[in-house]
Amino acid sequence: MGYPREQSIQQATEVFWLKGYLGTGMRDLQTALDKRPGSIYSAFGSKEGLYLEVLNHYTGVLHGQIMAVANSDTPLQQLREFLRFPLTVEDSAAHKIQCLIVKTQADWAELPEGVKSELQAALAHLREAFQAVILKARSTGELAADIPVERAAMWLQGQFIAMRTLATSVESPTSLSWMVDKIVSDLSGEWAQ
Amino acid sequence: MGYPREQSIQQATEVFWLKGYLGTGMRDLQTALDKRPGSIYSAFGSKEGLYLEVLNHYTGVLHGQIMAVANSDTPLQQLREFLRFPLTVEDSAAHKIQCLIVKTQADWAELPEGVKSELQAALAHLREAFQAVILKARSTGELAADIPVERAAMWLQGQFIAMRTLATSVESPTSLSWMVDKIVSDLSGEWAQ
DNA sequence: GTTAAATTTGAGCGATCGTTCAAATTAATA
DNA sequence: TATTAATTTGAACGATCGCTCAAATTTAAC
Repeated sequence: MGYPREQSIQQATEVFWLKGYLGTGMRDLQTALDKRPGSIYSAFGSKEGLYLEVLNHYTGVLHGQIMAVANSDTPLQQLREFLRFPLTVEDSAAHKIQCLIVKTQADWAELPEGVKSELQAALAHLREAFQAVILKARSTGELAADIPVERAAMWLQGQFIAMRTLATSVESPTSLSWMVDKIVSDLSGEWAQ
Repeated sequence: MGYPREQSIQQATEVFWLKGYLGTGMRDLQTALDKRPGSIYSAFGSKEGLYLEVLNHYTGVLHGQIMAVANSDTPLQQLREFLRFPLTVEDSAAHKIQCLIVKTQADWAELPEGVKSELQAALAHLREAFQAVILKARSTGELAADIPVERAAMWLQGQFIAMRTLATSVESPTSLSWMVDKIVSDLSGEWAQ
């Protein structure tokens, strides 16, 4: 293999995150990576192959961030900061507010089969990290012992998606800070049955 | 003007809902409407023009559904059914679970300017309907008098998005029924500050 | 310094994109 | 029924799509 893949993957992430899977053309990627088509194809095989590496890298970073929350001594406190972070990005990076996985998921019917299955796997992988957060918060006593772990993890993932989606459609994302507090508060709320 | 637009808009809605704005080609639409390109262009002007009519129609229907909830005597009760409905669609219509507006929003950077502004307007319009639900529930006493109306409306829209997004990535959407109960429960929960 | 292998280049392939418009068809008018 | 106006048709346009591959260049080995 030739040139450093890591840098290309980061540059490709920028493009896919901004334009989506369908909206990104090979020529966009050629420009962003400053590589000719043959180079990209020899390194990544196809647009799909490059995207899969981008998705994998992205998911790994996000998973790491959530696991850092889970491994903290005060997971609920750290969860607040984790949830608040995307609200503080500058306007020029507004496209980074929305989760890349959710964004790609929106093009579902038109995605290659390999991308579909990896998206599902990525969502499940991140849900495991959210579950680790719930478990840790339960063990530190920040959450009650009887919280339904799997439901809470899925719910938390839903709140993560909701916040990021709303934040992309609002003039000033910072004005959604109150939602972080509500999420953490509702986590200790009712979980009937 | 020529043939009935209403039917074409409904058929186009199906396609855009399944394939997204970028993923839908004029040839997909020609097939779905059983019309040749010239007919579609004479009736709707462009792909964007047709999509805008689809979006407008879709938003109107959804807005009507939410306002029906707001105008009910037991809005929170009706809200439950409204939120639960997308979880019950058969597999063949799975693409209808996700909100068409949110789905299109995901392609943001690549959308024509006219579509972008109409999407923003549609989200704001639906938020008004959610706000009407909050206000009515407050007036019937189902919600406390001190609930922050605008925040609750935005939050409710976020929960709507979260549920529909999660439901599209889960094997059995019905298994998310508990989330409806949690949403209604959290609506009466803490709204600090 | 020579040779061989690995990598990059970029013109260009066939397919598809949104769109156009002269010609054919249908509907309306007298 | 003849004439005109409104509508629909569908071949085709230029642009762009993901991708290929022979040739040029760079790197590695001796």
